[in-house]
Amino acid sequence: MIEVLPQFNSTFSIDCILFGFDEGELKVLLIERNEEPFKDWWALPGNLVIENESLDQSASRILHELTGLDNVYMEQFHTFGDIGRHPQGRIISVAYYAMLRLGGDKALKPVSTYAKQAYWINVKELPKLAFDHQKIFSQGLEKIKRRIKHQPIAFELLPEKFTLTQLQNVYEVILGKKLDKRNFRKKMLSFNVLKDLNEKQKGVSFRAATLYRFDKRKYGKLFGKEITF
Amino acid sequence: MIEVLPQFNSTFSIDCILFGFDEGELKVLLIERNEEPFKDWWALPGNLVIENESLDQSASRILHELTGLDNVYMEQFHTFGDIGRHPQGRIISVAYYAMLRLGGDKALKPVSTYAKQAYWINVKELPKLAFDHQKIFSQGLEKIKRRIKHQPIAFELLPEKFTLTQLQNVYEVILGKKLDKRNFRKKMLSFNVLKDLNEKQKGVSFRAATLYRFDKRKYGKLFGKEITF
DNA sequence: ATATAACGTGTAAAAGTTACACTAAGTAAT
DNA sequence: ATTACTTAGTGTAACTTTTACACGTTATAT
Repeated sequence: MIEVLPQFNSTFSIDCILFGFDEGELKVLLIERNEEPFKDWWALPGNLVIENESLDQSASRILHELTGLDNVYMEQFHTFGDIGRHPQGRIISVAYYAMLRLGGDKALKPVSTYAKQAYWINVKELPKLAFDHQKIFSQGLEKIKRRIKHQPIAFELLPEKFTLTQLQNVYEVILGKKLDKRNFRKKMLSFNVLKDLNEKQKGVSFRAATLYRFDKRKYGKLFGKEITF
Repeated sequence: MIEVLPQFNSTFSIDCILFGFDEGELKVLLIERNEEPFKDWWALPGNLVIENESLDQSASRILHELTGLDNVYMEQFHTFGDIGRHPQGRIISVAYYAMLRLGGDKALKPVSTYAKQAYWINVKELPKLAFDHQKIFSQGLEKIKRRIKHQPIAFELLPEKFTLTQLQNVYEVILGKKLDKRNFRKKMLSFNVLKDLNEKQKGVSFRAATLYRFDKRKYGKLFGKEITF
């Protein structure tokens, strides 16, 4: 709410935590900076907001520039505006996280027109990050830990067709604890949001598991309920 | 994360939803605008962020200017940055909610140096609001509905000493449903975060209830647990 | 003394959560 | 073809939590 128009202008930016799930590990896309400040440091991808785009559009653009993907699940989670957070001036940053499907047929490789390098890094092996990105990352991770219990965001990390074991792995790696297989399946199936595809995994060693698909139509029931594992 | 410094500057503002609980009702502090745009409309209190203050400081300042209070429970909950949200230009607004103790001895009256008028308004009788404040308010209310189940924010709306019935009223009015008295007490006491003061209400008609105080030391146990009513 | 209105308490049924271990099925190697 | 291996897939009983439900007690006001 504004009484008088601008006395003070600030620059604002978007920072994104792009989560991916690959080979049983939770990964995050980091870039290696090519410019001062923090040249050669790892950082979360981000950019300035352009005049005629909304915050959400800006976040989607950043993601698209890095990965070529559209229509990815993204959520704004916090805005960081401490005075000293950027050495070159007052920059306020709106932070988003996104959940990407790395798995499936083609492994997703970031396109680094954007920075020197961009890599998928295991969240357990996180390097030091530029600016206050460490704090941003921690808060984002806490958010998805919490949100995965209420909303079906785990599916966003998996290919369209997935097995119950894969789904359980996503929960385990995000929540940071082992879950009981029988209890997990019982509970997950009880929500009636998984469609059994009557189809088996292909090309795996050993016994193939049944494939499921997340059924968006039935999702309403689940929304907002606490899921306990 | 910034590659090149500012191509585009915007104005940042803070909007605050100040919640209060009074006479069994959930109230919100609204101001009547004194200037264009939206002159004479109701709006959430807010202001521009000043150059050398953080977002949190700015929110506290707005609250202080309106109410004279400090050290109030405030949380940032979302940032609104759609292109057309302000008729006079690109203004991005970081939204906070706060929980105030209206009750107790002295009723809290807003000081309106700030705008034409400022009033505590029952959230059930909300007028039309300026800008996108309707949307901001709805999202804020949803947030506290959710957060009251996880965190002891209900206490923030009550005087330091309160009765279980008052506490139940806060839950009921925020969640929008009646709760069972026995179950509520059983559950609330089971958390061991309420200290029985061995003291009774004074100056009430009819039987006086026992007063309790929220025990911050024991609060850790409660944090993050789902509370179901 | 009496009427009033809110206070404060317990239990049993139902639902949900937890802990726990083996057989089935498909692959790979010999 | 047999065997060894690895993951898939399944049920039950104990325990915990949640829900539904009603009445005697106590302080105040008249």
